[in-house]
Amino acid sequence: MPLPQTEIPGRLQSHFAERGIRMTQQRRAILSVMETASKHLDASQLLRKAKKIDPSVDRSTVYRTLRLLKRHGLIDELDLMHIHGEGHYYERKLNRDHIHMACLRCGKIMEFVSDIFEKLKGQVEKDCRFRIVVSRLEIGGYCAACRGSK
Amino acid sequence: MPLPQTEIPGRLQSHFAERGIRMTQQRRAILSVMETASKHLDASQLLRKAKKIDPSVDRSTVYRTLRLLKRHGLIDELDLMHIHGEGHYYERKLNRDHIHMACLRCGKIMEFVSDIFEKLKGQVEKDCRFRIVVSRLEIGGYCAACRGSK
DNA sequence: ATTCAGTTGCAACCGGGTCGCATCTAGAAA
DNA sequence: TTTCTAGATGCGACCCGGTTGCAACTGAAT
Repeated sequence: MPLPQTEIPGRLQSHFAERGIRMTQQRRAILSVMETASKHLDASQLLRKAKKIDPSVDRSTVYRTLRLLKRHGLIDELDLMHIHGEGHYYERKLNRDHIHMACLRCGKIMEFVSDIFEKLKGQVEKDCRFRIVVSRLEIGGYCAACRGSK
Repeated sequence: MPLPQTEIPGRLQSHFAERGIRMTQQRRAILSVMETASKHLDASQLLRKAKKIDPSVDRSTVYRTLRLLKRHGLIDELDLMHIHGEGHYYERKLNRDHIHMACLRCGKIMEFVSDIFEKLKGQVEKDCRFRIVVSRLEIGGYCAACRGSK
């Protein structure tokens, strides 16, 4: 069960610099949280963590920065099958797309990288003549541990 | 570019009967809209159409019925890449899962059935020992028509 | 040091979705 | 056919994720 490798820390900041996007105190705080986060933060968690670095960070700035990151394709937006409410989760876009699996019983989130997924995207691009920018495969079901006791 | 075949009309109602779920005036209206809809309705569109059949249908009943249908695995919930706002879209679960592609330029939604997708799900079930209940693959990008002019 | 386009905090707002409760009704039982 | 009640409904208030208008502020180019 291969896992996606992480990027070099600080990469998001340098992306901003390369693209001439202004770097502010607040953005620095938010980006550093995104970069050091283990996984899958929602907006309110991100706000809480960013406030610890720079207490002036506001809710709206978090949302505005997330929108910016999304527009630049630097993060992915996830639903995680709405296991914990209606909101969204965010993670840095990694080198390789991965599938998210959410256990409907224990709530665990798993990730999976697959060559078949890459092949599938290739098929869509070719057969549908569709230029893929972003893709999201989320699966809900029962993990190995919960399958037995279900 | 194969398309998923539709089910027999009236199927949702019979599902309800089979499972001993109470059939009401309002549910009948909502289900018949779901069944005859061409595609991808959001809650407010569904409400508007259902009100034409039974004007007494309320917003909350629509949401409650959608929740019921979801719980019974009779409909799929989609984001369609949030091209038109933050809400969700619904469609009857068909015989075969299909991929949704949303063009980021013209907003068109396309569907695609693929054996590779089935193979990918098989791989997840086997390699991750994960029992899949529901899966959702959404792709954002540029359709054939918009690719050139982009 | 000056300048100003771009960014921020704030507070109000929006819209999808939920909930509590009094009332109503489908359909099983008699 | 009538009775009965668990379950469904309409209504209005509510919650919460996300957006926006605006005046004040600031990064970085000059």
